[in-house]
Amino acid sequence: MPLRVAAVSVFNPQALACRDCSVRQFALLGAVDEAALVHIHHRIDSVIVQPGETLFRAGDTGHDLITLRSGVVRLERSSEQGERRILRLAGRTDLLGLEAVLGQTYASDAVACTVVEACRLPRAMVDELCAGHPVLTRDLMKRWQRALDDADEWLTELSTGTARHRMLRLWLKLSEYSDARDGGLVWLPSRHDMGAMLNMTFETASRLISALRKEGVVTLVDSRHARLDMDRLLAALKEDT
Amino acid sequence: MPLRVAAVSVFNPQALACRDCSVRQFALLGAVDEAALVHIHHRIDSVIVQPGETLFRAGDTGHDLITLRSGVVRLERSSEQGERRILRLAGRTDLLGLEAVLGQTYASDAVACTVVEACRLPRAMVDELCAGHPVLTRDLMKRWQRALDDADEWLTELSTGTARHRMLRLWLKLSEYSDARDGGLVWLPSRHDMGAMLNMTFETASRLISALRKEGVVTLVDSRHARLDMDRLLAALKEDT
DNA sequence: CGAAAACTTGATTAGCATCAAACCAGGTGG
DNA sequence: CCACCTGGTTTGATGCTAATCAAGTTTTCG
Repeated sequence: MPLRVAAVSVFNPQALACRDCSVRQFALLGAVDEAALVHIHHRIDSVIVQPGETLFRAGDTGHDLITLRSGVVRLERSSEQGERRILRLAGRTDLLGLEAVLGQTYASDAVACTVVEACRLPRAMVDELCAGHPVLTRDLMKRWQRALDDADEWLTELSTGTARHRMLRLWLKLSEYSDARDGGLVWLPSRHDMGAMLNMTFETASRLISALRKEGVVTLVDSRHARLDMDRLLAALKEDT
Repeated sequence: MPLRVAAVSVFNPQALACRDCSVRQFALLGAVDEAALVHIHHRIDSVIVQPGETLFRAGDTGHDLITLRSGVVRLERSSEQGERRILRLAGRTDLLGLEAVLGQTYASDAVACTVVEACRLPRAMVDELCAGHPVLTRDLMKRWQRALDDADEWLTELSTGTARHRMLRLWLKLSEYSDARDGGLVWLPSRHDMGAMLNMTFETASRLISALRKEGVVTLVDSRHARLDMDRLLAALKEDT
């Protein structure tokens, strides 16, 4: 269950929280002026989600869109037989559950990989705002296109080539989602998750990680964080053709 | 180079062609009323594209969107090293090059697999129409979402499992693109193309096709057409778990 | 008709899955 | 506090799948 943060005090209402939001200029509501924010802030729900918890589930009616303020989320699908496949990751400033705008059900599960700070934007609100703000409609389209580009990139970059090559490119991707706040550390997925992202068994993932540690490309900091040596990573990617 | 069809005569102008278009109610302009059609038909360019010819190329400025009236198109990307990967297929009523609406360059190559009948809709025209027809904006969003769903499906269905399983699921996909006009025949891709779709070598693709022929799942009709035995295909898919 | 391209098939090998066993970390309860 | 259990991880041994290398055959097209 997603947790709601403690109610904000009258001295620090959500309106201020929205206005001063660290990701607003990059997020959906960046297109909306401050005046309009006053009318909508109370409909926005700020949430914190723990690793492993679900933001939404495939097939559920999409009641709201989600803006990520921090953390990493994975979008995944599992087949009837229990086969799980991670489609792609999402991070800071990304908008999830676009299909909700169309009144459709969510197309995949969205699960927190790290602690995630997010905002739930009711579908109806986004709809109303779109009517008054054509920029917002356009922004939504751009986000759809970005999601599509992302999907295509995961297909070409993380689903082709040898296991080692895919693993190296995964680390390149993971580095994009690293949060400056934890000193350049990168989220270290479980071997199982790596397998689900790269279409390999967790044993193979484990072996490859061991190799990369020996080569000094990655250093495990704790069970869910690693440090990357970008120079060595890029060198390894290069000589792998 | 895409070919333009001979100019329509005064007795059979594009306006009629648009109004009576076999795919209009499923296509983008289905959302537009006949009155509006009169004003825009002359800006629409009907084209016929031969197999192997390109509708647009990745990186080109997107000047128009493409509605497919018949035939099969593949969307593909090739890396600098010449590695080619087919992302997905498109068929009748599909709209290609959505990114043009956003003034972006095309994200992939679009190449005709069969003879293709298509209409080029200028980006500017679609833009103008969107302003007057909110339905159209919404339809565009739905199409973006459909493309995304498709991308995700290709990732989960055609990029995971054994080579044989992927091949079987490809035939299921191909059957969706079969045109009733050629008697239930299905487009038979080259072994190279199959490899680029399923992430395998053309030799492996060839071997698998040979096996499926022996099993009576597919029958080659000519070099580019095959007949499918759906019952056997579904049976094969089932026992493959 | 001849050359080039596409396709088929065989032999061998590399890469990864599978099966199996140990290892380690974190959490629970005695 | 320690013994224990559980789930994630590492590592090894073995086998299978599909890549690679290599002919040979068929089709296409000028």
